[in-house]
Amino acid sequence: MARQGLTRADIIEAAIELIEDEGLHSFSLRELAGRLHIKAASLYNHIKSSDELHTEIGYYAISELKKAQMAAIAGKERAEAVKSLADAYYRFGKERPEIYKVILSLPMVRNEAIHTAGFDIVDPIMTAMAGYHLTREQMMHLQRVFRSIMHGFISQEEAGCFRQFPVDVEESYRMAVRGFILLLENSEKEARA
Amino acid sequence: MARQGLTRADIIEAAIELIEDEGLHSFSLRELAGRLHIKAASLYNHIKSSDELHTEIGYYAISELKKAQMAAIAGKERAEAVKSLADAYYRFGKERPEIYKVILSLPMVRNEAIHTAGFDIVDPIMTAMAGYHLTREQMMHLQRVFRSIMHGFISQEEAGCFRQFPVDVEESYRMAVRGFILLLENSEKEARA
DNA sequence: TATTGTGCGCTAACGCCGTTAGTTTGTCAA
DNA sequence: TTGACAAACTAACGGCGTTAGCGCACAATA
Repeated sequence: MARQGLTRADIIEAAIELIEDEGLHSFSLRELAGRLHIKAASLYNHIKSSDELHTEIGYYAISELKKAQMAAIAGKERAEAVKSLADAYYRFGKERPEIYKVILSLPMVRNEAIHTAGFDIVDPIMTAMAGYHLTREQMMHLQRVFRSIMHGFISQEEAGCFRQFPVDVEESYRMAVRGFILLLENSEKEARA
Repeated sequence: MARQGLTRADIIEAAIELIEDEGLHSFSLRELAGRLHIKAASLYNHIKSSDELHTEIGYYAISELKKAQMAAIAGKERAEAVKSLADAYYRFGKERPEIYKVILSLPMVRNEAIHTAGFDIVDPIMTAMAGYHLTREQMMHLQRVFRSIMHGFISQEEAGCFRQFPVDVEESYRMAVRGFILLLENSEKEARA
């Protein structure tokens, strides 16, 4: 095969494309290599392992999500900001489910670099809540609650766990967000007291 | 190898044990066979495929979770019932993380049998909410919200996503549950109106 | 322009994985 | 006692990630 001077960036890009096209579950180094018209073993000239590539794609996914979220909350405050943020999150999960799954499958535990990238996830939420009169500690707890609701909802819908009942999923989603905003308001009252 | 008359139930039981011991991620038919002192191919005398075994373990996991939940809400009402239910859910996720992961990894989409087993998950939640004056439709939405919060929280904690801040995870959990109860009370007011 | 060194892509192979086909063999019932 | 069934076996296939070692194309240098 004529040499084509592939770079590490080319490989990461192709991997993202492959995941978006075929799904994370059927991703393999051999398939990725096939798309690039090289053999699987040749990938190792650019990456250390499948895991490392996976982490790299994780960086990309997190930065994309953060970008969408920051754009969503720009110029907004309080409930409006939180709703927009949630919508951006929800839309990302629905529109790019495979990339979203990459974020979920990141092993936060061991990888310190990914761990700090986690702040990219936290950042927009903290910003959106800034308009509420909350203590810093309350915000730390509340961002966890927000992420739990969003992640839980998206992944259960994606897994098909919402099909028991024929009621509208978007309506359930709105209730979930409303619940979080109620909690924000309630926490604000507590902080004032 | 001397014949030992293994049954399908023996194999499922051993698989559950193996998953609880070694983790879902490192589960394999060859390892399972090893534990039973047979060859991997011999497993196929009892099961149709790895997927089918996986589904079978899923039934077990769901029934275990339901059992814990039903016990938790017995004789309780309203907020007390919901809190107990949440605690049982949370405890299950923390105490049996690998078995909990089996539930999460079930492909609800295709398998109709598992789909109906999903009602085992819904059932305790609906029961716990029975004391609130809600419409049936509200309850269908609210059980989705409850499951989203619980699943989201457990899986993010398990994945190590809550380590950015040094605040107590249990406290975050209590806030999440409080948020859901606020939503229940708020929905009740709406239903009365 | 000729030479040399770097690094990209190759082949071959290893040890895993799930799975199938075909075979032996123990056990229980007729 | 014999026959049938079922439980276990061996051997093999194609997939996976990964490693070692080779050769060739290209770029920089003399």
